[in-house]
Amino acid sequence: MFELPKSKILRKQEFKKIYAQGKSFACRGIVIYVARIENLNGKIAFAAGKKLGCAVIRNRVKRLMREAYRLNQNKIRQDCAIIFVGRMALIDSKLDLAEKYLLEVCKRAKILAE
RNA sequence: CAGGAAACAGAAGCAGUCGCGGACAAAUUUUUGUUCGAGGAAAGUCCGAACUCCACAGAGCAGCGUGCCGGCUAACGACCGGUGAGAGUAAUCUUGAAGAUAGUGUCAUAGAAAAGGAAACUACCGAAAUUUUUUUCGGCAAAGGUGGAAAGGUGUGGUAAGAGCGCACCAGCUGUCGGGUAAUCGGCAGGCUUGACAAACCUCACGCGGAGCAAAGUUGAAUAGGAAAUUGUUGAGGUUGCUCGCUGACAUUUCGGGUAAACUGCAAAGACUUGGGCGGUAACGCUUUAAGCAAGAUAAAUGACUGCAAUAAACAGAAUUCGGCUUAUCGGUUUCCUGCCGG
Repeated sequence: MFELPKSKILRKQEFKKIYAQGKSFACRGIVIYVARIENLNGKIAFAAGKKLGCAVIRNRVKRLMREAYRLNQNKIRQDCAIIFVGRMALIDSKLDLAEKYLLEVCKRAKILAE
């Protein structure tokens, strides 16, 4: 139950809708945009802006967030679409810290499963 | 032992658990298995090409690039060899190195004078005047002073004092002879001499059409766009900046849809890589003799954790593909040079 196939990742056109309609929540490591839109619920995406640094760093941040989501997805509700955006604090952190940030920000957004 | 330079190869592996992308196969409609899965710079986008479209690409002017000579290459501003210049005791290293006698221009401040051969502040020499002091006229450019640079340099003769004024050597220029494919080098002769800047304009030689894979093509829902023919306006837009030339907007008629997306381009294949043989000082070429090439996404795959001999590290992530250059950086190996100590 730890799989994360590609079909769950958002497409290019769908990003704008989430950014426009979603609500944002933040903590030290991660910002999330949450929206409830038909056909897109349950889908997720990971992003890292150019502020963070070069391509290697942005790749690493996205991989960290994806791994953290993959291991904890059963704790998160599947009836909404989420975009995870990495922040500076995530650059030097290991996996356990990334998981901590992810659960913290999800708790603030109240999308943790009961 | 310390420091410096150059070259070479590498940039992590194995096991377990979870996970991702492509291909193939099975099963069958969603799984299972096998296999492959970032770099030396993938980066910067600084050059050169392939490929695609625009007249398969045209003319003139403008503009841009290159700039010792020869070679090499698909091509190049890259690379190799040589020459000159510069640095160094040397090994060796560096080098944007055409033309200043085609012309125009610039050379601040200082200095008497900063560009055709001119000029004279102090000084030196001669003459005249004058009571010593000094003044005027003439000669000179050796010495001083200014400057990044003062109109060849050093020595000697010469002279009232001086001066290429004469001579010797050196540097440069012109001519000529010889070596070299050439840049250029060496010898001889001549008259004595011509500042620097072309990374100022410019001159000369050679080269350059433009846009780029978000190119371009195919299939294809709606709103609609496209193709062909004819006549006319003298004419939209495009083709590099301009002028030509080319193309043909719009109107009418006829045919009849082609935007979002998807697929192709796009990855097992070619200017390929390594080794052998042959040619060449080398860059490189020939040979087919041997071996090897298998990433291909589109919010974008190659990751996480644990363990194993070290703490696995630095710079850093493919996006149409090649040849170079530049920049970033980890730990090694080899060779050469320098310094110190010992023999």
